Amino acid sequence: MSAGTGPGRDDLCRSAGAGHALPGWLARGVADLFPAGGADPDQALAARLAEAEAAARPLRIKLGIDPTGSDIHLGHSILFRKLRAFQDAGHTAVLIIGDFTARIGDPTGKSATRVQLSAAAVEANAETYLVQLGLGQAPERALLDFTTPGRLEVRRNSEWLAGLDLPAVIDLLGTSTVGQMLAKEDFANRYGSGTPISLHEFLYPLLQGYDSAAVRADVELGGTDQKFNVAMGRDLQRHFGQRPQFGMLLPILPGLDGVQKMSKSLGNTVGLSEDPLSMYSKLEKVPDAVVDDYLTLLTDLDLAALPANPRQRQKVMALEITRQRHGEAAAHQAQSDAVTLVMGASSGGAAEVPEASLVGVTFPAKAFYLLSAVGICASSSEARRQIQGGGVKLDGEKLLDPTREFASPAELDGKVLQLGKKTFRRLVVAAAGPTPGA
RNA sequence: GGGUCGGUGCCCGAGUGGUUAAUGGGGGCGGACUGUAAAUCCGCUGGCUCUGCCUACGUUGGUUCAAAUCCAACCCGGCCCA
Repeated sequence: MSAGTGPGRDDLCRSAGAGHALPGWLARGVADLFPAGGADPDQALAARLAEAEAAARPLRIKLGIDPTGSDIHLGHSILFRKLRAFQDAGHTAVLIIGDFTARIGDPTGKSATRVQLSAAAVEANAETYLVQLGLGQAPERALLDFTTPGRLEVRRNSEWLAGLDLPAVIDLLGTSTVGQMLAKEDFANRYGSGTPISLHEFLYPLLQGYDSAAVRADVELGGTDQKFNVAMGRDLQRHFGQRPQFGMLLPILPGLDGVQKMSKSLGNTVGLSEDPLSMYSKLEKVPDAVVDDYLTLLTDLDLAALPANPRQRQKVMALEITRQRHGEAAAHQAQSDAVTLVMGASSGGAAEVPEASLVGVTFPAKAFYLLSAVGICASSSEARRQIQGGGVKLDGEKLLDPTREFASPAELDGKVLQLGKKTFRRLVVAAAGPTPGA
């Protein structure tokens, strides 16, 4: 992760004292910042930064995440990158794990009420999130700074939400009106189209806002779809007699299709924990129109200094993002492997092809069964279709007979099975784990 | 709570007793093409080591030789009324 290497990151709020301009590390990729007033530290973030510097008090930067899934993808990471930038400038990141609110479900951007999760599922997700963010990992690959004292607070909002009593909840509900709630874009759409809205969903923005008051946030980060909720935080902080936070909204990253937002349910994501090859090869074919968005939001590169040729830009972008997660060597390896593999010379030096163990496969194995047993296809029926459709290759040779039988693992050991242009598995006889007998 | 309309495969949406994994569109996957992609054209799109067998049209029962299609109860949702 290179979020901390940009110029000017070491000195706290360098340019803030001079005027109202935000330093470059902070301004990059910001879609919306409010309030955006003049020189008043309550109205202008630059002024608040200057004030913080003068008082030698780090700002508290809140970012809430709902542990509703198990994978973090690049779309999420732009928020974490900004949070990291604040950390590197000396401020305190307050990462709120919405273990309580996750059980309600944020209505934002959903066309339907989200399923409520069990407490155990939420906790398990929270753990995997922290690991993906870098907890217990090598600092140079970590997305957040987990090690420098004072730079990170991880909180769970059940700490203060689980104990709210009914009078407190009624007080919260009293701060907002039905009209305000229905003004929120998502609620308005759903109400207008007759999609059900559960009453408890109205609580979500209020509780998220309450979080801001609970941690005394100076700034809250969020996607542009979070504007309503972040603004609610200001209202509630004021309600509790605190200085209202600033809202800093970052764009929603377009997914690999270049049109819809990056979202796991749309299947257009790149996961932070993906292997270098699939990460690189997915990124390298992102539509031209969004390459600059990726560069701006996911890297620190100077766009003006990059080659103008769109294909070159894609490659630079793909390489840089892969490098952030996997390091220089692995990224370059992925780049050359991508070329080699797509050209069909699959058995070359492609060390990064994911391996698939044949241990669980029963022999003799017919081709269509093999594909599903090894995890390339979701089902054996699908495998059968893919083979018949001409999309499957074994060691670069087209496999056309779905019932072709392989007598023993030895016949397949070391060979590369390929579906389409993107999916590869190197078949291996030995078990993958350190305890093959277990 | 009352009235009314509705719940179909990943999504939308046909079908309204009798070939049928169930028209069509979207999305997805694969093939051709290209600078990767997009656009375009073509194929596929329930599961199963599959020449056959299973499971499917909110749920559960029922009528029938036969139901996604008829009946009943129940569950869930929209709208109108309270």
